[in-house]
Amino acid sequence: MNKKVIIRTLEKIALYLELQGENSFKVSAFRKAAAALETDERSLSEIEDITAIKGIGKGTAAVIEDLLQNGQSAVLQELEQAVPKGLIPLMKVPGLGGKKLAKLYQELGVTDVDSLLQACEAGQVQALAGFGAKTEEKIKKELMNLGSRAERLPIWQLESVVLEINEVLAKIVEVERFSVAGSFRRTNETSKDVDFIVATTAPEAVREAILSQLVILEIVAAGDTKVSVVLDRDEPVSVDFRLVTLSEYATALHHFTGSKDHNVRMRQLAKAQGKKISEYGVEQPDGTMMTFASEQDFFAHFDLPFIPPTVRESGKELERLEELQQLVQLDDIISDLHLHTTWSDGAHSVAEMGHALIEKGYQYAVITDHSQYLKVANGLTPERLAKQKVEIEQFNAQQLSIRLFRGTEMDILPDATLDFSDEMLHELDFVIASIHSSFTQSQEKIMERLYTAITNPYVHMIAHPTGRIVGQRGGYNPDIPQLIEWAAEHGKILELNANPYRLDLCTEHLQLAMEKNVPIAINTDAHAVEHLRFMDIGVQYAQKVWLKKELIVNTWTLAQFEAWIRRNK
DNA sequence: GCCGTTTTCGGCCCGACTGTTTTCAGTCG
Repeated sequence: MNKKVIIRTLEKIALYLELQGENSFKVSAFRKAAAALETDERSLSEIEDITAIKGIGKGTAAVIEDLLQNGQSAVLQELEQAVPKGLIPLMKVPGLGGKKLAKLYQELGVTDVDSLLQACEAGQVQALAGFGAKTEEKIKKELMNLGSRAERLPIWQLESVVLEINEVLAKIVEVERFSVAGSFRRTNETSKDVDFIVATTAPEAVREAILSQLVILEIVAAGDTKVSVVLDRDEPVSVDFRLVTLSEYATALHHFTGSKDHNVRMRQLAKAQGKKISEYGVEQPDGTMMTFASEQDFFAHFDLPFIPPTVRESGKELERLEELQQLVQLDDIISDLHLHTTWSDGAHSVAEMGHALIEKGYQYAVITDHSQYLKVANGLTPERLAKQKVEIEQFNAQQLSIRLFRGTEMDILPDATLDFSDEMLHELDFVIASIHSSFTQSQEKIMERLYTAITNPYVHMIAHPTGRIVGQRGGYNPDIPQLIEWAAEHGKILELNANPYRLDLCTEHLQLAMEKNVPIAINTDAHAVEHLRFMDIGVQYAQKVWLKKELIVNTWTLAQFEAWIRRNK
């Protein structure tokens, strides 16, 4: 029995119970049990006494036992009998929750979208106690929209939204401080909406400025403390602004950064000390409200170190405090190993890229333009690669604060051969191999290509190993556990491509790589100097799996890196 | 349904908002 099946089953039971209008604490008990199982690192067979896990008691353990014994859950089957499947998608309709749906089902026989729409049109909904004309109208409107709007937007789409709003807010004089919050601040791959916390003493002026300066499709709410809009972009984006005073700023930022589970943990901690956390501050046992100058101070009030947003997830992070010091920070990064210039499809010259890297404070980097196969990207022939050598050497001779290495991002060809000969590769300091073509080949063929690359003695790293685009395309579906095995065996680096389009390897795969001690390079794959900013996203993404600093190649000293790339020469 | 270094019963994170009410339930983040 797969652990994930058990987790999924517990979550399904919670959903069905909710649809029956069950006691919300009972519902969340099943969700908590699922979450407890998920955050427990051990596999099923390693867990001796399942009820010893906090959050799993008699009832949920019985469900798990049932699943282990019979491969299915009688509890879930019963619920599936009792509750129509068609009600599940209705949980997504804004304004409808378990209680209301239970009532609609029991009193009007609503079982799916169509029957709910009919009930609305017949005016039956507004006749129910607790419902009214406005509710009925709203449900009707939302049912029409159902499915037309993307549920979650990928980080790369939201990044440009956040940058744009940052610019707008920075120019409003009444704004004292502001920051993005929510799951975007936690560097999640996708988010449902974007949250901003804004400190001001003039909420009306800020509200008006925001409403007039953004391109808005719909104003959802515009009060004194909350402005909620939908931006008019290719994909409509929901944005919430929370307007608070400067003294409330730190706790509001913490509150709206979440995650929900992290907040729950923090509040439990506060409660045990007789205190109460809200977005407005921390209420002390004597009833006075305490506020903080920064999130740092807020955590310190509870004797906690600063917990970065990226790891504020399950609440378990509060039990890993000693590991926080080992968490990689942007300052630890002193190199970028995957960069493009005008020699192939980049926007800036070697010198321009070099100066931008110096500006970043890096000590070394590798110029890795595309190889000849990639004609659309103006890939380099051996002749042009030789010419580029001169330019890189010139730069190094003039700029002593950084060392640029000569590299390539070489294509792994569809026939499982490499784009450059071994003699060519031997010439270079650093060789990246990657796949840019024939994504639809069988997994067997894809793995054959990757095997050729990873067993080549001159290849140092595999870039964006899956070829995925976040929220858009799955990539070429390699067997990643196998690839990680090979990387460990042949001493190769795997990439965490920091470009928000890619974030490849993903967190799940990074976790596997870390367990096998495979070195990871966080690279921006910059095609222009502005893209160097993606290092920030890459580092934060790595934090999400608590990726060990010593495994991250770009934290190695120049001497360490040089020794490593030359070890086979 | 789960839990207990004040508890085996009575809580379970907190507050805003909305629409329904006439003091509050349900939903949401």
